[in-house]
Amino acid sequence: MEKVNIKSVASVAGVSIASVSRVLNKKENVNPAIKAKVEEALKTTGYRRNLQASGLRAKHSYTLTLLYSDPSPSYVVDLQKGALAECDKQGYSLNIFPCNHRNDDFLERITDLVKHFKNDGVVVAPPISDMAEVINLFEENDIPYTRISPYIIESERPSVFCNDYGAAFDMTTYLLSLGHERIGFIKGTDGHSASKNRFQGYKDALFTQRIEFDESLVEQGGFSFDTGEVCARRLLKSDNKPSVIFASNDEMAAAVYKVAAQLKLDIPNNLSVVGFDDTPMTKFLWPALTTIRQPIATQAKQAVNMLLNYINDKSNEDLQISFDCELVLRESTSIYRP
Amino acid sequence: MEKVNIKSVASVAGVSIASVSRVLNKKENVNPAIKAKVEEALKTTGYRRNLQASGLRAKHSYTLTLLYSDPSPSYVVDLQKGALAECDKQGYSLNIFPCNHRNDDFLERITDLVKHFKNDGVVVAPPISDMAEVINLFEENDIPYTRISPYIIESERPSVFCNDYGAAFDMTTYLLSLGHERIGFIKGTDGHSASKNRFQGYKDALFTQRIEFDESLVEQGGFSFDTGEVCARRLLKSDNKPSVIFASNDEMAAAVYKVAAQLKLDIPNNLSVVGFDDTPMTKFLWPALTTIRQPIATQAKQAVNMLLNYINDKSNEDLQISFDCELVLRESTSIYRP
DNA sequence: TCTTGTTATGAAAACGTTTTCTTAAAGTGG
DNA sequence: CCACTTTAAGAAAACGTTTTCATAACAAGA
Repeated sequence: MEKVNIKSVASVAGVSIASVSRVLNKKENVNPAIKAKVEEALKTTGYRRNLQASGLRAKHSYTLTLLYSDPSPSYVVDLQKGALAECDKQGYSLNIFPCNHRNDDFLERITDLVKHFKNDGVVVAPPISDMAEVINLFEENDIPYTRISPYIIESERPSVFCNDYGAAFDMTTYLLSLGHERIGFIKGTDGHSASKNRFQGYKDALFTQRIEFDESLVEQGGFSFDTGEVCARRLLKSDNKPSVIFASNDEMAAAVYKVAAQLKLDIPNNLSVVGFDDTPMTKFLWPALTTIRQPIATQAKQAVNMLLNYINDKSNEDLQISFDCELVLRESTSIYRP
Repeated sequence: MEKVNIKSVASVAGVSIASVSRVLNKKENVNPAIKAKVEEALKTTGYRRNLQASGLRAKHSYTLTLLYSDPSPSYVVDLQKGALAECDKQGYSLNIFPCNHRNDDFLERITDLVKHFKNDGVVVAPPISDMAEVINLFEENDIPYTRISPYIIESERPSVFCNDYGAAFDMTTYLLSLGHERIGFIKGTDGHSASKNRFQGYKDALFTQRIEFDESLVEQGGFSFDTGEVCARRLLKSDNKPSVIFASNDEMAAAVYKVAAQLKLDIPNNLSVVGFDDTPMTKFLWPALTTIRQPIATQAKQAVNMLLNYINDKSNEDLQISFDCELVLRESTSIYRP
């Protein structure tokens, strides 16, 4: 197999190397005749640009960073899938950068990343997308970034959202439509934007249906199985027991299953349960968990797309894009039976 | 911040560019005095090599590919963690390459990968590491690779294993020590090396303890929740019901939980259950699942290490390295009560 | 017609390395 | 002590691009 570089393409096309480069990079002011010849030659030779050489000269890497703090593995995998799809499509590589935002060395690791940053931009996933210190670091060092589901929207940079609020609103409305009026709610980590939006959706749905909001039906969880277990136990042992529990994520919903089993409550006959996220685990719970699916991969794809637009300075009007979630109705809910 | 390249280092050290390069690449035949001066200069300037330029000239990418066919998300994440750790340590980047070996376009995707391969090598995770067609592609195209848990060992290339056999042996022995003699076994996907080894460990442990092997206690599963459910139902509805079920992975063990609940069998009092893999889900099952933890990250780390040794032609004697698994005893097993 | 300005094109420099080539110095054997 | 080989170091070429610079062709204005 003959090695094919710009030089060989140029000689096939009968033009200069510079002209080929101009066509490749879509510069203006290039004669249509030459352009046609070059494009023909590109095809016949099967030319593929050498990214190392191109990057070396033009000072970019054709590589993006995907920054996330390991939430659930299934979230991570979906995130990667979406980001990778868009990167592939646009001829970019993806460097994954997992870290743990609760670790002591977290900020040090981020500082390191920023200091020796070699890539063209960063996609920041939650909950890091919510951390002002991190975002400021990128800002100060002129590193292009887009965020997924950030809470602080002040920034002028593009970001993508998913409609946590609307999904929680719809789910609550669905539960009300089944006849439930005492809907327990387990909140997620305090300060996390998703927690806040999900809770607000729940409250507003109650309000819209003229059901009085009852503070005693709400517990402050932390998105983990353990915190979910504590909250579920409190809710289910109270005199004021709810007929359904809406957990802010699936992991806490799984904890509700555990407590329900211990208290001999049959799901869904004595207690309905719903979660949020549609992690793979929902299918292994029995009965299968009714929950909410976020378009994670789609969000990541869009975040990459916006980042590349930003980098390549294409016009870039819609800075914030929001995606809808989807209610996934399975077997963990039933109509209200007093 | 002054930009620092080889040229500036050379001028600080008072030597030629070529000498600096020789020191950087640990070539022999370089005067100790010069070497010292260069090393000093490298420190004071804080030089970092430009991988694009280096790679362009020396024809390598300082990037490895991690090839896997999405088993469980938690497996993938562990795999990445280990591979990334070693790559970081050695100054390499990691490109992840997820795919689905059951998809129609699988071979096409692999062929594409091979055809336009730009990286320095590939780490192949199971079950792809077992697929001769894929391995042959790498072999034919002279792409350096290492495999994790391959079944076909003929190849002279380095690979890492984990002792599935020994772990299954130990787990079975543990169950026998609890007094169980009727141990049901759900096999994994037929043809998969892990399936085979785990089953063999189970059988040999029975043999060692002089417990007769009973074919009717074995079901052929496929590593998925659904197949696990079918197998569990068959085992638990038979007249010859086992007192414990050893599932070849956690997902199938979770299915056993579901069937047990349907049949009103209390775990662990009426039925013990054990799994394999120690996925995060085990902690959400109730009671928490006794299972086996593989050192996935460690294996990936080692695989990367061996791959880089191979690429850089360092001596490389131990071609196959095996790691032990760890029994994780939780609450899903109890002593045998007739 | 002559200058001036604009434009498309090719030649050549540049990016930061590694590697080959050249040469001066040092070592070796007769 | 001379011819010859070996060695270490610097100069320069090479990797495959992009970008700057120079120039030729052409159009426009006086």
